[in-house]
Amino acid sequence: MYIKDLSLHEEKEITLQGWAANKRESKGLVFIILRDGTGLCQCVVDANKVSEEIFAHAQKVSLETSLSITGTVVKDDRQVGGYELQATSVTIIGGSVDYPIAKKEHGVEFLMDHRHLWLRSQRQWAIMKIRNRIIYSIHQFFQEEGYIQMDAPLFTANASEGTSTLFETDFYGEPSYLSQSGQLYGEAMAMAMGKIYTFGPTFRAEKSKTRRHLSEFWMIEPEMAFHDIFQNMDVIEAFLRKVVSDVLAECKNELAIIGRDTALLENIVKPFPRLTYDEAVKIIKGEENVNGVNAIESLEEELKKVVARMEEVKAEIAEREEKIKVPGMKKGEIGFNQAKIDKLKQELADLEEDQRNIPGWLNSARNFEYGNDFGGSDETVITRLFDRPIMVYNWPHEVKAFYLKRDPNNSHFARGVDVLAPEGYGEIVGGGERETDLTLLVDKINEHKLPMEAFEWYLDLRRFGSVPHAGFGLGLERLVTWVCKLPHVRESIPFPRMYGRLKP
RNA sequence: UCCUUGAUAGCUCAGCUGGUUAGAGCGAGUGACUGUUAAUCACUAGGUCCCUGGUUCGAGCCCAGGUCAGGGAGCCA
Repeated sequence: MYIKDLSLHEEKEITLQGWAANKRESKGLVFIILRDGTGLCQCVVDANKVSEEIFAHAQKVSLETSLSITGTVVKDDRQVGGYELQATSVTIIGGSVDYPIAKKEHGVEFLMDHRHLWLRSQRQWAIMKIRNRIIYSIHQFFQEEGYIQMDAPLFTANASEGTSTLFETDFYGEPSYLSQSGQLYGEAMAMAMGKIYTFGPTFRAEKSKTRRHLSEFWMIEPEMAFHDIFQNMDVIEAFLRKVVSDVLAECKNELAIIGRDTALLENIVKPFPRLTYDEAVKIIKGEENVNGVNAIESLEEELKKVVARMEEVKAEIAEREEKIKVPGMKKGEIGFNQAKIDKLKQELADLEEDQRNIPGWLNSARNFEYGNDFGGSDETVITRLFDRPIMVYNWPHEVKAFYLKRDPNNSHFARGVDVLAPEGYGEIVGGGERETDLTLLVDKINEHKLPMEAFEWYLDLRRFGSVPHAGFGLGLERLVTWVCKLPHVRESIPFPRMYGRLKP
């Protein structure tokens, strides 16, 4: 019997099994908030209605004690799930002494050190449910569209794109690398099956310490034969629309728990703006406006807002600190103010962080050099102006991967496309149409100083029945992070692996 | 690798210009209270002030080096 099904058993006696998420006590009454992975339910143990022994068990329950509770399901609109259980019996399964995660705010380091327990908390539960829904919808979309799921190897012989640093490992005495992308293998599989997608872990050994990087993350990489870049963009758009719409429809409760304002997510039904690199650069540099808003000016305003808010927060902290000092205030009220002050100080620290960062971003946007790839801050600058994902395509070929097709209309450009999520989240998808011209491809491999013999099999794909084809890679965690509007990718995966974080 | 901020009780933090015995809230323990929603109230316990060295009559505070962590750049999904 699961908490999510309580509504089907009103006024009946049932048994729930789970963990105590919270407990409150008063004389003769114990309230246990039971958590079973499907929801929360308040269980009331009344001394007048159960034996002394059972009541004693209930009193002994501490945070995260596992237990089974039998009782009658009663409708009660005041409660979390709308129902509560009038207990007739309580059995402790496993005790829990000094559970480390208290019912209050904790710092990131502490929470990350206790990730194995942190996952039990409601917010993390909701995020993982949304992650699960996203994964489900991804498979559903591709399966319904006739894609075959195939997997690329994780051990690879070389740094395939030659760009980022990879994790080196030992493969029976030979050096090998953990895969940074299944892309090239995806192309081979698409030539066999038509349309395929891979879904697996990917590894990058960059020592990145930012809110958007992980060392190990999950990537979805579709590859389609007989698709050009524009059809590719159509697929990306339909795909993201389906996934986000499904989350909106199926995860209302979870989105509410994490406090996600879904207004901007609803815009997913509108067409995604498609900008060329040239257009995007003009917007970043402030030479062109978006709906009358200038990127540079809007960021300057943001900085002013940050400073103004800092003053407000400082004033409120000072005011509350004065209030606490005045004698005669009730203990509860002091505690309330203290908690508020703690929260405000955290906000102030975040604002100070913004105050330090924004000028650098402004500088980088103003002095953006045409021909360069976008940096993290440039993505932030441009996506702030849009209310839905945007697609930027036709990039200077020098800054993109060697396998991207040169634009037939202008050989300066490669037919790559990046999808940038709104609300400052930046790149969630990178893809494009693949080069089919054997000569150009060989030139590119030489230009990037990649070992030709490692790519012979890849070149075979052009030698034997080459066709136009395209695909993309979607970073699952970045998608989850944006959909949930998380402050950092590390909360989007059960056990994040990142620079300096290997345990738990 | 570089820039930047930080490390004080189990947790979140305060600690003035270097000055006596380092504080608060939460949590924990004990007690009171019959419907609580981070319950409330009273009491109790709880400290290697990150490490090493230096300056000083005196260092949580100043200086040097290190360790770890947060944020950012580069790189990327």
